[in-house]
Amino acid sequence: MAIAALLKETVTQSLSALYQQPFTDKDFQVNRTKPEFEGDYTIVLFSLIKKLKKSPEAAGDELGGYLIANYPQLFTDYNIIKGFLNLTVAKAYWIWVLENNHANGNYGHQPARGERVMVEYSSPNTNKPLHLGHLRNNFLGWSSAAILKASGYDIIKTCIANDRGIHICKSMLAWQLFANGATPQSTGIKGDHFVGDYYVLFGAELKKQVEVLMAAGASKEEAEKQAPVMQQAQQMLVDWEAGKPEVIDLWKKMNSWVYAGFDITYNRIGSDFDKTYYESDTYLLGKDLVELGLEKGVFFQKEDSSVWIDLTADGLDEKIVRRKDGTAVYMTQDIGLAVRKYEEYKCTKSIYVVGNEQDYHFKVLKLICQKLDLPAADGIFHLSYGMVELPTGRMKTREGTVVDADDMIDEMVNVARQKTEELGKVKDFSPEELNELLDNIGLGALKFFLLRVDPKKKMLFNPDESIDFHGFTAPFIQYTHARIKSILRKEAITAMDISQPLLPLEKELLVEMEQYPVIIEQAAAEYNPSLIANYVYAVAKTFNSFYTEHKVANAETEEKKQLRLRLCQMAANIIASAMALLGIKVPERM
RNA sequence: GGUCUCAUAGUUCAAUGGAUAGAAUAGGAGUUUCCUAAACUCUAGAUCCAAGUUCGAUUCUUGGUGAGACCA
Repeated sequence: MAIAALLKETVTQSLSALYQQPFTDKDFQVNRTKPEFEGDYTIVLFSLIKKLKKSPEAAGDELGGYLIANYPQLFTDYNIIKGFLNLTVAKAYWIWVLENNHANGNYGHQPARGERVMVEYSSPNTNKPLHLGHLRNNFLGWSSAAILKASGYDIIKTCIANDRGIHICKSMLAWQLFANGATPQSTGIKGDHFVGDYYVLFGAELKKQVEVLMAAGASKEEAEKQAPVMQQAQQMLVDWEAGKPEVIDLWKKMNSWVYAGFDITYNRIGSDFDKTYYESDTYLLGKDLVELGLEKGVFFQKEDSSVWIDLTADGLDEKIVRRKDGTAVYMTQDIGLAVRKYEEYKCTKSIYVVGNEQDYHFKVLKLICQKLDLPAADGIFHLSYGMVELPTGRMKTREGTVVDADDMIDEMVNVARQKTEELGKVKDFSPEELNELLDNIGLGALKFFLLRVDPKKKMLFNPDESIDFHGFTAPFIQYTHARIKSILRKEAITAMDISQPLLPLEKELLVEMEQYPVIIEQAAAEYNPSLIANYVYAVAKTFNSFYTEHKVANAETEEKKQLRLRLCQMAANIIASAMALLGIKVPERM
């Protein structure tokens, strides 16, 4: 157990024993001691003093005295400043952590819990290529799944392909009208981009036709409805639903181009799925649930025979679940899919990685499922993340401000190439080794950039400033790893004298590293990879200070050398492990 | 119009109600006969406004201002 958890436990027990009344770990706070004070961990006493009716000094003195008397192997000293009890953790404990974990590449990982969690992420539309916002989604979903796995859960990663609907018909129609039989093969354009280009062409053609109609006196709304291409697209959707063979064939052909394109991108960024659902298979699900809801009296029917649920008592609105023409709405599909997922995988939790523009949708989805008393209901969790915005605001297809995912990745790798060549440290790499390194650096920088921010918050990307490779970035951490590995290649780890004292930076690094299991738990509980990013950066930064201050290979004594080699090895393992949780590889050299 | 988010150094991000609000970057000053300077050290710089709760508020409550999203 990590010291932070151990502290909560021992302090709770000690308080109960001292004062003969029950305490929980909610009754006090445990923090790292600020560097300007003596000690390692701090108990904040203010919240206890009401319950104990003692001054902070008196309570702290009693608790501190009790802890060092009863847990001498853990605590060796304490001091009280104002309401803060600063505890010094026994050196033997730190050495024990180091000796037992320096070579453990899975330090911090929890044993299996026997509980299964589904993570749905990525979920692209098959009418256009991925953009920067999708990358945030993919990285966040993949990383959350990895963190949950490290925390002991079984993980099922799923993706739903939004492969049908009017938007798909738009690109299909435009291809029929303008392509003259061109294909990704004939043009050499990546399939998802190829199809996306026709989606854009549809928009351009629609705009033309709308302008003509408006010049003839129609309102914008009317014009958009009446425009021939729009009517043709609508008809195509009707034909698709009727299963008209030539429409289905075209749909299959164009979707296969898109999937081929997506596969290349997914492969490059490391997104993978245990199961892909297709909206074309699932869009009719949930219809029987409407009947169930009516039977249970959860839904009600209006005069025009449309079906609704009244959520006004829950502070929300009335929400339609079936149109008057009997067709389903997104909500109904999603309820149906939630049921199917639960039947297939029996996950206790189902996490939907979807942007915060759908907060309302998921609030309603979960609530309806709960009212229908579906077994999947309580496990529904919307991992809501903020948009990636440009300095000019949101990315908009129409204004051509969308940052394309493939372009972005290529650019990052190019910057990595340029910087690596400037530094000239890996001239002996083979072309394959070099390309792998550049991919790891460029993609790593991009992933870290998108993951280091709290997922809930919107974030800003400025295309005019390339993403940094210095400071709070992946290349900084990767570089730290490479430097450590360089030492470890040269020096062997042998027996260590455990009685030696720890110098301040050695201690600081070790205290920092010891926390890793707590950080994984917190990141898993909050579905928040940015906690891992912030943590691994702190470890790398502390290591660099240590590295500058102290020699390892040429340490003052053999004992110091062995201690520091262990610190190096543990740091390398934690950096590699934490970065892996973010989907980022760390090189041996760079 | 209704609902929901957000507001912290010039800029991009941190801070379970706790000690002097942390980083990065940009700015200023330094460090390389010694394990990789994509590094390190020092320096300057911020909680939108106004009330309230509290021993203590960036954090909680209310009102205001500003930005965004969703629902029609």
